[in-house]
Amino acid sequence: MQAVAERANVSPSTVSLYLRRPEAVAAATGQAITGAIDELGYVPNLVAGGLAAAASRAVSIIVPSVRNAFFAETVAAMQAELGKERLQVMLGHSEYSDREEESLVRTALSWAPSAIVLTGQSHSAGTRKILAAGNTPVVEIWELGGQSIDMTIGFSHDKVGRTAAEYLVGRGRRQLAFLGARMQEDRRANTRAQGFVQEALRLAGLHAEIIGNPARAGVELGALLLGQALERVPDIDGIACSNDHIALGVLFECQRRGISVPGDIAVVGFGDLDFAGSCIPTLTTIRPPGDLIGTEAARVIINHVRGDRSDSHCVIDTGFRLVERQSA
Amino acid sequence: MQAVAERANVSPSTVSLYLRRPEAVAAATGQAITGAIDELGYVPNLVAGGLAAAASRAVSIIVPSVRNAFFAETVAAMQAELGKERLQVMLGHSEYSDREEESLVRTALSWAPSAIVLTGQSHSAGTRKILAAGNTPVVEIWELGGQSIDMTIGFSHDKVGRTAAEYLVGRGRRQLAFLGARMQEDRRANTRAQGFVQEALRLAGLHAEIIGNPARAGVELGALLLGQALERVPDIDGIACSNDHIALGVLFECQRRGISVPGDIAVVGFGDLDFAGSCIPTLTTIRPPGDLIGTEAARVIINHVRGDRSDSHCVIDTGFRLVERQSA
DNA sequence: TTGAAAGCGCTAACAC
DNA sequence: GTGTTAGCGCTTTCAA
Repeated sequence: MQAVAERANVSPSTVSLYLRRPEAVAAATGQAITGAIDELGYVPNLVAGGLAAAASRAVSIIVPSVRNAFFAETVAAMQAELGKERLQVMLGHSEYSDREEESLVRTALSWAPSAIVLTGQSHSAGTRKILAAGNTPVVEIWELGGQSIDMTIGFSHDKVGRTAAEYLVGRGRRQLAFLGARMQEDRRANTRAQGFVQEALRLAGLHAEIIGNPARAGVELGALLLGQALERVPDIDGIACSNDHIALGVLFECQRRGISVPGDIAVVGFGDLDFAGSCIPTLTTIRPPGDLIGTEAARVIINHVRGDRSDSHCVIDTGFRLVERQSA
Repeated sequence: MQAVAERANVSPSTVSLYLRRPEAVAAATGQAITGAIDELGYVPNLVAGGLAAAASRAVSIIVPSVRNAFFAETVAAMQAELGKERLQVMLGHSEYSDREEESLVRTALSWAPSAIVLTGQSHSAGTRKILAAGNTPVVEIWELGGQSIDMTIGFSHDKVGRTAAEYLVGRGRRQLAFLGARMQEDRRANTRAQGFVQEALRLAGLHAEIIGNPARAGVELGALLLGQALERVPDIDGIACSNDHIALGVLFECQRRGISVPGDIAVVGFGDLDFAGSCIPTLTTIRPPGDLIGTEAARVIINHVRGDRSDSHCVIDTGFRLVERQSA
């Protein structure tokens, strides 16, 4: 920056000012600086900038895993938006562990990020404490209805479960089950299951079974869970799944066993993943707005970085959408 | 750090030393420092550390998109390994654009990262130039056989294509096609297609068709491409796909059209994605070692950070594996 | 509209 | 094994 300043016949602080607020510098001066930057191939050092400014242009995003298509979508959307503002995405994977999340938050804070993004609203006491101690803006995504730390963007998983129940009950289904994976760790899947059960009871006095498995959500698991469901609820006619992978496994297993979908059993998924529109039968599912969550999170962060604090403690309900197809 | 030092009755530089190389400090001194850190809730400032050390503990990873399950797997594996060494993952998405990649590399360099990870070996001249100008270690992943910048970890996509062709030809298939998406942008898919065509010709003098589409790889596209394949090669009996999503779409469309797999058409995928083992029929596919690529990349980076330069300019062939199942 | 000056919190020679 | 010292490359008052 010193070299650029000399070449442009200005002081380093003017170069710095120009880089951050070009409109505050005279047009001619700006031209000279731009020229010098190009000639020298100057690359600003954001680490030094972050130190001097006491806040780096980094945004720390902590998700359970980017292997999960939901979070991959959100992370990709956020990166695209934040990148436009030259904000760097720093990524961490909690692997559904509150302890790991706490450790990642601690590390994240070491980077003096412009914001920290966390998945869900359930965190360790330690996480809440260190976050409360500082004043880094926090955005919680993909969940709503719990105790917010700061800003919150997501939807109600309870409502998702209730919507699935309402839909199946409304189509005359009476023997219901909810199939899920990792229900201990994945609080959101658990909330969907509870909403499903409660709504089935409330609407029609039905008792819906929850059939869970600690394994990772996958197509294979869906097939396995269907088998268990058939044992526990022999005349089952309606199934909601904690995600589309499981639902796809159910569809395959039904095909293998000669069970008609939706004739014998109606199946509702969650996710609206890639294959949902083209599998056999096509999958009725609930679509969470993963990209919208990402762009909204980026928006409130960018506003905050610009000094606009109006989104502070906001709660944004992005909603979700039931996509009707053949399976239910 | 100053406060910690005072509380532990040592100098700040001893605290710094202890934090970076605990074994270089006397045990008793270390205890005192640990105690002071806990009492004060000290969180080191990695931005300041990065500035002073002229290299931050950040690793910049640039992939086409983390929405793609292949890269998600690699990114997740790398993050897990790098995290153990307190190295931060910074993420960027090139969206298969060399220009975007160049811009991301430029920004990455602003962070003085410990290493930069790029996907593939095809980059813009500008990218190569700015990377050559600095001395940040570069790891290219997911591709082999091209011109390396520095370290390279991946496998031969040409061989993947040849393996698929050899397998199909070996099973007596004679009317072949390769179905792919985004073949202009995705050089690696393109290389697989070329390898497929050349090997079919070399082994049995067969002319294999390449059927491409600029759309994003997806299940729906697979169904569409099968339709085109049937028009272009009416008596087609062997299909290789640029990834498993497309292969799944082919399986569904075959089922809809009453085409038997593998009876009428044998199908080979690429990816060994989640559903490959449980779809109907189960999918014969080629499994790229996404996680191994990630852990190996992390390993060479960690070695470099520790001062071990022995991996410099290494080329690691991770290979791949053909997984035989029902579809071929 | 521009510049001078004082750090930001740490690291890494080097001396002790 | 520990401390002294001199920055790392910027940002940000504040004054001109």
